[in-house]
Amino acid sequence: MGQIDHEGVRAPYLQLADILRKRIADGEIPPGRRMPSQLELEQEFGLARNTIKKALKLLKDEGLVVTAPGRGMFVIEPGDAEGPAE
Amino acid sequence: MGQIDHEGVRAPYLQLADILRKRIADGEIPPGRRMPSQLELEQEFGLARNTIKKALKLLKDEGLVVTAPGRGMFVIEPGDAEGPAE
DNA sequence: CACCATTTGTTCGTATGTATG
DNA sequence: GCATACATACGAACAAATGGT
Repeated sequence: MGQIDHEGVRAPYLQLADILRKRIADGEIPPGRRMPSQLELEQEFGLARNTIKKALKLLKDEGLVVTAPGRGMFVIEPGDAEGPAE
Repeated sequence: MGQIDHEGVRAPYLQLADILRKRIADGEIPPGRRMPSQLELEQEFGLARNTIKKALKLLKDEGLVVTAPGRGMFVIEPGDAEGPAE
């Protein structure tokens, strides 16, 4: 759905970050679970890859998710120390 | 370091172009070598991407460097027609 | 091992809107 | 109005890692 308001004062990449944060908080994307790929998010929200990545970088910087190149992006598990080797 | 004087008469993008021209002339960035990315320049000089690109466009127009989208910007090699190839 | 599809990462190019002097 | 500067958005190409066949 087009939950992104391109005309709003809040930048689309911030709106997307809000939406994803909420999905994680609501448990729609459980800990340890893979997030939708950037391509899927691009299609779902009608945003450019670059904009998607900008939003995802926020979540990553916040420590909400971790990225695994070639595999995807995963919601961190509470109680899971980071740097578990692999 | 903040070698850019925002208060000076000379526009920041012109100052940056000067600095980069000098680095190339001094051999700090040898021919065929990749230049710092726009992001790195942005961080180093504290300027916006647009301003960086404005300075880089000058160098490109002067034929000092060539750009390879997705790869970077390269100092031209004297005696090399065009294209850093690889 | 080679090949390929998927996915994230990085980088450059272009354009628009806003703000300032 | 113009030049400058910044933030944002979209487009495109290349790179590297992963996993399946």
